[in-house]
Amino acid sequence: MADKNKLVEAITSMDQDFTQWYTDVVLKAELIDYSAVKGCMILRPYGYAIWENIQHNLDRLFKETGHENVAMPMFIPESLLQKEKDHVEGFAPEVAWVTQGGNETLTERLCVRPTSETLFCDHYAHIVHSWRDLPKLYNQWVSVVRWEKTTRPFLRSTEFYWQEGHTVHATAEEAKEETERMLNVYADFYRDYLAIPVVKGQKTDKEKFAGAVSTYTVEAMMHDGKALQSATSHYFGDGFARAFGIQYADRNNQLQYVHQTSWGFSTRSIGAIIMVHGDDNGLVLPPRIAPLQVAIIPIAAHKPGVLEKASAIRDQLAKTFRVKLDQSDKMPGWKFAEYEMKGVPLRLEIGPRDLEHNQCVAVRRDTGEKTVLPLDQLEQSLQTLLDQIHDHLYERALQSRDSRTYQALSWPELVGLVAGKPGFVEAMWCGDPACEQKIKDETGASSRCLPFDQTPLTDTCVCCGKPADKRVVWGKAY
RNA sequence: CGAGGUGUAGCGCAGUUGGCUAGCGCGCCUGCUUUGGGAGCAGGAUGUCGGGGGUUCAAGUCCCUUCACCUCGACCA
Repeated sequence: MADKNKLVEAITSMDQDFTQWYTDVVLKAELIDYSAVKGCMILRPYGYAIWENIQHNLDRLFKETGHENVAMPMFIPESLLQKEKDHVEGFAPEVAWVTQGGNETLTERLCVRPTSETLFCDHYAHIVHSWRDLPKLYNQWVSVVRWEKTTRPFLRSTEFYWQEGHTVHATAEEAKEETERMLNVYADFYRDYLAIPVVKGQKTDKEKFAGAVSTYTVEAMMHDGKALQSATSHYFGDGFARAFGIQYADRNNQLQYVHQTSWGFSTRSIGAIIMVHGDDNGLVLPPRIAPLQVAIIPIAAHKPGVLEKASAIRDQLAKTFRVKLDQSDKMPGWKFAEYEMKGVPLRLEIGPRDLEHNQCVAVRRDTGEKTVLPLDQLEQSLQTLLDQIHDHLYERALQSRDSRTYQALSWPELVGLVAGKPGFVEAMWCGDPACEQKIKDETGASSRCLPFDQTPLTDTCVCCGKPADKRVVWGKAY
């Protein structure tokens, strides 16, 4: 066991086989188990705890921006799903249907929600009558079902957990502001809680949400250079309002259609955490959402005073941190490796030598760095360390992304970059969907977004050579 | 959904041209000794050989079928 880089022999090395590494990590860290239902995953306590921490913090941010939680049914009558043409065309191929209730065949089949725009719209049509009723800023935390052909834990499963916000506004301007506000909430959350840098931008028409006027996205780069669409915020204009008849009387008693948004953030974000921060020893969790922030490992626990001191420290720290004292009879080395695999940000070692000096040893998961900490003011020391870990994870991810973000000024350059170097490639685009499709077909890279920074690189399309004013981030995506 | 691959104990695997009571390592349980990077000794338990059907005197092994997972494509949070 002298090889420090191979402590967890059960995990495949990232560079050897990234997808196998990913599967090993989600299983060995006990985030999920596979279930009896094809494509569905069981979120185990440790994995669900990550989601709970994400939920708590995001939910608070939603409420701070004026949103209320509701719960919609999980079934959508077919007639309701059919009301908005683009929407149904987009989702129909991946919808699960209920055709029977008990022993009775249903007169109208029910779709298991793949997303809930139609239910919210139907409800809004009932409750919105006057300008005084607006805006309505609703959100729900639920699971949805999409009959995916290829599934992977967290990244794409048949059923997945998410939140979906659905809002109605009096004016297009208000709805656009909401769309942008929530995109920023997502981007800030990725930075401040998950330590993941994202590119904010707009989706092309080809990539936008079915039924949306415009879709905004935050795109993150994984360790293997591939892109992950990490959350989206959609502006609907009044398209759904017209399809569902959501109207209100304005101040002049004129009937107006509402303007709408929706925005979603899913358990896919956990896949991003794994693939951005993880290493060959397993998970590396950002401290602010880690189910365990500090794992205390007693050394020579049978020696007088060790367990007592460790317990006292545990009780003291539990007031401030998510902390666990591992009193099992495993060897210390085994515990070190175990909590590393599970991505616990800090490990505290407390042994006989520490007792003598009123200290403990803190070890960072992200760097492996050991620090001897006096037990006085331990909370402050640990808080500082956790913040440093967060900042370091973010900086490391940012540098990793920026160092693999390239610019292509010509077609050969684009083809060469996408083929040779995993990562993002920025290039100019004329706006013709044919060029977008050709790039996808011939390089495998899809348009991730039109980043908000639209500073031109050149003035011609990287594909067709015609005048172009759109700067696009291209990349292979999950 | 197309191409390829893998399913044998909790995990990783072996199992010969079909042949007797299906093995190994790790893990697990008990006891003692250990404890600052995955401990040692002794004893012990654990299998619908992924499921279903077939061929055969005989199937983990051959055939059909089905399910799951992995890889690469096409489609999507």
